[in-house]
Amino acid sequence: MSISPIAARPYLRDEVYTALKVRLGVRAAGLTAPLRLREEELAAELGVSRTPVREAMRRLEQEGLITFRPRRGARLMPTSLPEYLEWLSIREMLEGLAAREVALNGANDVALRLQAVFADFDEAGALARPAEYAAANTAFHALMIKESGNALLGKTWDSFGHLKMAGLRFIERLNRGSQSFHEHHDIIDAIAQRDPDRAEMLARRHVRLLRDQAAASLKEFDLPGQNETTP
Amino acid sequence: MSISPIAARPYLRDEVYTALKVRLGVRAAGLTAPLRLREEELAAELGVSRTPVREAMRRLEQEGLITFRPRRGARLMPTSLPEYLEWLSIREMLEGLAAREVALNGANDVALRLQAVFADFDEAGALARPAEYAAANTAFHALMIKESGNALLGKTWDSFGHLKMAGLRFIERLNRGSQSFHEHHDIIDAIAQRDPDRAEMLARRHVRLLRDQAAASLKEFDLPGQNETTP
DNA sequence: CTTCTCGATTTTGTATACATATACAAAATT
DNA sequence: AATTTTGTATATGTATACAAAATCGAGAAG
Repeated sequence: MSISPIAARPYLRDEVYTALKVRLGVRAAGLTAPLRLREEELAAELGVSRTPVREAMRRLEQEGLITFRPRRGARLMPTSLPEYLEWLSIREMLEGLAAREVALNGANDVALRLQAVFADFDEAGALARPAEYAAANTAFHALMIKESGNALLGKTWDSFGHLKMAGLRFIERLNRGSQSFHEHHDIIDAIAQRDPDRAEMLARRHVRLLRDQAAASLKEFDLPGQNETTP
Repeated sequence: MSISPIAARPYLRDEVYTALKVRLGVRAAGLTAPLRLREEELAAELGVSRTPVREAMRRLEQEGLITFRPRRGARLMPTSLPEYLEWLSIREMLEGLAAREVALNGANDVALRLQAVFADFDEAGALARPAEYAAANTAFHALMIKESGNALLGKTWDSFGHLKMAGLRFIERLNRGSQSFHEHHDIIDAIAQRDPDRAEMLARRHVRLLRDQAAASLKEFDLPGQNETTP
């Protein structure tokens, strides 16, 4: 396995954490079998000692990206669609909460700022430039979470980073850009009108529709199985 | 020939994690100012080296119990009521999801098992033995989360351990045992009837009422302020 | 009396060393 | 020949060592 070394900067453990998260997160999405991770190997490739690698790995373990078996080291598990669906269930609730809070307590210009995220797109554009639209999509949801004013919600959200990444793979297949476009618009509308119930309902439906389609594709394609649980 | 095995040695980092979580969790609830934590001091008190202490601290950081400032070590922050309210907002959503899922997919006997948790209590008992009732309460919610079938939900739930602990302090004041008693009963009822919408609604309301009362007490008592964010 | 500066001390961040458990394979036993 | 045993290699878990940054206090300056 080859991952390029990182540039030595302020705190190695944080650099290592970020580096591993990105590299391993990407790799997990394309994985079919668990991949063993050797501390020394990772340390050598990143050009650091085992200590910061281990500390970074603890965090990744906590986030669920890797699994530890005592004395046998860490394994990078393939991200399963079932697990991704679990995440979407949770995400439905969290985004519902965020939308509600933004509608209730958001700054005056919050609807405008949300709209600005999609300024470069019309309905056709959302379909024509799926990669860019996906990025805007991510930005939209991140902004919602941030503007909710619930700092703990933001932290919780961030800790699911690897699952968000895993999602990209599945979402690409679904290509529901057009529907998504209207749904976002409706959510922003409800927020502009300061209607928390409606904002929550729409935000939840938005995620639920995505989940339903992802779940449907579970039957169509036969995708990687269950994850191991940390013992 | 059979000689009994010597005590199987667990992993220090896990022992340290548990020990610190309990000790610090308790202390955080009574704290008014940040408490500096020295690695060597903790290591010495627990009789281990700094390494497992550091690894345990990474996990506690991830869970939000302690905050790190680069080169300045860890600090245990007082758990603020505002942060606890944020948690209750999130918890409302997570419990709502759990109740929905249990009503939808729970095992046949799940309502009975939930009821069994409160078997020792009637309405008067809930008021008369608040400590025991609080324990049953915790068990009830944990069982719901577990029975939801969403493993990721369980993990997420567990990672908020310190906030749950912090809650005890506030909840003691509220003493809403009697209302709580009926609310639990209604939730179980909705689950027994396999009514996911109603189960979710009731579970959410249950938490929201608690939150409302906690929020009200924020104005009454003047409680510790905001938490620092991890930089 | 307060504030600022500078150096000694403390403490963290990282690297390395050592102990012990697991993995793998060859040899021995049945 | 199949299975068990045992030896060796390898990787993890923990402890220790060392370097660099932050803290603390004494003394000088205002």
